[in-house]
Amino acid sequence: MAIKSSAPRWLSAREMKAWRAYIFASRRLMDSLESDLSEHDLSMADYEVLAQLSDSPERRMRMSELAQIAMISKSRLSHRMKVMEKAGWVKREECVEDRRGYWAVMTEKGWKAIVKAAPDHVESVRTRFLDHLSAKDQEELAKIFDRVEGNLRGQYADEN
Amino acid sequence: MAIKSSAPRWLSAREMKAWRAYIFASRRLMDSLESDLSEHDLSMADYEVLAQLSDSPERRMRMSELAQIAMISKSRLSHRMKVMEKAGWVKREECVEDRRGYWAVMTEKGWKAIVKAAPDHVESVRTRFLDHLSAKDQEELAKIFDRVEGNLRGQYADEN
DNA sequence: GGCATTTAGTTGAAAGTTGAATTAATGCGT
DNA sequence: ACGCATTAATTCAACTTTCAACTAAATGCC
Repeated sequence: MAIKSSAPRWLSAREMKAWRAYIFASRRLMDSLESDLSEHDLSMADYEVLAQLSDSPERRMRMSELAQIAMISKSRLSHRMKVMEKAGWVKREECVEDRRGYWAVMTEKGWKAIVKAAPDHVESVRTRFLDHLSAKDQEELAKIFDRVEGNLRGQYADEN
Repeated sequence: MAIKSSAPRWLSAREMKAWRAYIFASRRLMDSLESDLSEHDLSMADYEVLAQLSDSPERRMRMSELAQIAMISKSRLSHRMKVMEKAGWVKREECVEDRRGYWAVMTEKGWKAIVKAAPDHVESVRTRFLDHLSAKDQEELAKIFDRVEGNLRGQYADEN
């Protein structure tokens, strides 16, 4: 895909430090958030799915849109939905307007589950991450990662 | 584990912005790095394993140490080693000093594989991430994430 | 209307990951 | 030197994710 350029531009010490700090902290951070969330029998991905559903109108969303917004593949969402359906947190309803489609609908039980998990998760995000950032840090982080994501969005054609 | 505190401290707008920017950009970033690396038939985790091996003395490391430094479970490393061994990139050698143990040893072929992959991976880290950060951004990021990791290391007992 | 193409979503098999159980060797205390 | 707890590493079974193939409905086009 990319044309191989001649001499690789290796990372400077400064770049290396930034990259390694970011990647190692992030892996550890994600691991601990996952582990915290697992006490509610949720993965981060499942949480994201439920969270997105929970603040959609009617707590329902089309499968494809949900997959896209939760940044998981359609196939993965299908499989997870099957599991979460078994757990009674969501159900699927046929879509009248487009009969190929389905609505992913959050149940009352699912709502209760996320309402229960959310405060702990937020607390976890705090104690693991946010509480260690100053207000200025937070602003800089937001700026930096918004920029990074903007660029990625441009570079990386969304296929799903 | 944690004692449930009374009222959840929800995220302020600033905190929310930082958190969401970070998490969404990170997911996209990791996806694109993985996807770039996959052209060399490597995942980030496998790359990390090989990279760590490649700059150990003799290009060999004990399984447990390798697992720890690459931040994957021993079980997972065992499985990956089996696959990478089949690919001819590594082999395992019995350890004389401690006969419960094994050395993970990088082969010449493995060395060639990572030497080939590294420039592309570095380029990928650049174009996806580092090139969009100013020198100052890089320094701040390093500082922030070093701090975050330090705290995590303290909080989260390493079990593996 | 009729035919090709695209889109929504699911499925099944293969590959990857996890966590607990297992095997075997080491080390420590008395 | 004995027994017991610990450590190194693998294995098994359950679960999750991916990838490609599939079904069925919608759309576009002439």
